[in-house]
Amino acid sequence: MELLANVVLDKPPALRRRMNTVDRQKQIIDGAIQFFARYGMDGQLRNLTEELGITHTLLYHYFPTKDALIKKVYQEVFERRWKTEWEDLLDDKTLQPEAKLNAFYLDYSASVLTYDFVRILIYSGLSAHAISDRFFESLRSRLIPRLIRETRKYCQRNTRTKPSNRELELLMGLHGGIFYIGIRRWIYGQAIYSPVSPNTDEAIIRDRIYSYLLSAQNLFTSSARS
Amino acid sequence: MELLANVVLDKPPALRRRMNTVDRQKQIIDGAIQFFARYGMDGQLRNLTEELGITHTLLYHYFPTKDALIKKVYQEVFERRWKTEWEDLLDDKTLQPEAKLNAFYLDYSASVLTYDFVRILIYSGLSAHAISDRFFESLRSRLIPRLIRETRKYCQRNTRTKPSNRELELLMGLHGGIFYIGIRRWIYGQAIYSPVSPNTDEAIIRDRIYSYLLSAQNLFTSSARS
DNA sequence: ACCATTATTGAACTTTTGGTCAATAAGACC
DNA sequence: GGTCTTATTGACCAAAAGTTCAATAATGGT
Repeated sequence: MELLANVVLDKPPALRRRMNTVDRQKQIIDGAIQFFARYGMDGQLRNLTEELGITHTLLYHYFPTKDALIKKVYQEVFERRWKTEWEDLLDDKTLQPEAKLNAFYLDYSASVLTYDFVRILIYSGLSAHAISDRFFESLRSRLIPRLIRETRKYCQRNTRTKPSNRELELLMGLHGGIFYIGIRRWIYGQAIYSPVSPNTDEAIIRDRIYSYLLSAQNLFTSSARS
Repeated sequence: MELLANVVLDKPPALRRRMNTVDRQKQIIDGAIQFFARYGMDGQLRNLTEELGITHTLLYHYFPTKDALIKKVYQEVFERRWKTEWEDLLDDKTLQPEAKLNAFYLDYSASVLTYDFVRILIYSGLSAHAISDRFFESLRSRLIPRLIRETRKYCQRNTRTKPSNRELELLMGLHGGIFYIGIRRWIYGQAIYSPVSPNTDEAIIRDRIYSYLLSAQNLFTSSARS
């Protein structure tokens, strides 16, 4: 009877018993990421462990407290997800600005516009800024300046002066518009109007970047308006 | 001693006792909106009522259950916040498309880019789409078509054919970029790079709309690229 | 085959938290 | 001032949820 139920239910048969420490820990962390991404950090340990096919007490064998587990989840999601290649890519001297921005945002989107990243970032923002702050700090200090620089190169402007608020805001318009794709998809649960295939955001992002550069050129070159 | 504590603490002296029904109810709802916006719907009633200076049991005199209170909060925040003037404004024949979009998004932002709206919308999206769906449905059926129509007028294109996904996505880029201002401010707790004064988003939004229309014109007119 | 290690569990504890209810007292009306 | 209504409260309840711990049983090494 129980065997039958196991077959009928969705989850894999759960060949539990005595997994080795590092595998079990990894399984717990992966499960916790998915779980907390879905239910928020208020999700109950008993539900998480049920999904994993273990007792909730086993969790305390691997993590001293719920907060420790949550901290680990944050670490895994935020710190491990940052790619240093992004900076290298934006510094690549063989690429034109538009191609560079395209390449960057395509890769960035693939990493960041995921279920667990978007939701955990938002959950953490809602509860305490301190956690996600380091991610944003990297964004602000390592990526934004390079994106502005490339934008200026595209517009054939001086790349050494300090970015104006107006330039920054135009960039944030692009950046936010792209991140909003993730919000629509993973928070609102809405469909994205993909012009090409249902699963690629590539064309959308290319259009946005083109649009961004066009505006930058128009707003920030000699004959700029008001 | 208790009197002294009352004076020293932050909250107002709380001249509680026997408020009339409708005032108390309003006070509770207003407090609940702020409270749930801050802590999410998992916030504890005892904390809410403490902020209000009443016992948590009194809440049950006004609302049969926590869910009933939450439902009321949603109603208040989502349904009451929708302005039918938005549609009228976008249909106004005396205004030019760019002026219309500016006027609309300026007013829309003032209503929507607020602490409680942004946070409660996001909280509700994270937990269950059904709640915020009605708001988005209004957006999709009443506002988006009008915004597309005005965009096309600006580009001097036929306004009667069905919007393409590409057009919709370009608009969502603008829309999302604007909403992202609220996310940065009320969820991430970040500053906005306002070009003019610290407190107005007006200039930012105007730039974005200008940028959007420029791109639309460039992408969707006779000599459009690829 | 046995043993030692330790992954895993069941039972129990404590705090939190939504919810109930009878008792109290503020204010309105006479 | 007395009385009636009902807003307000304190005590209590039950379920939920984080945490502890002693007991159990897989597994790897000998």
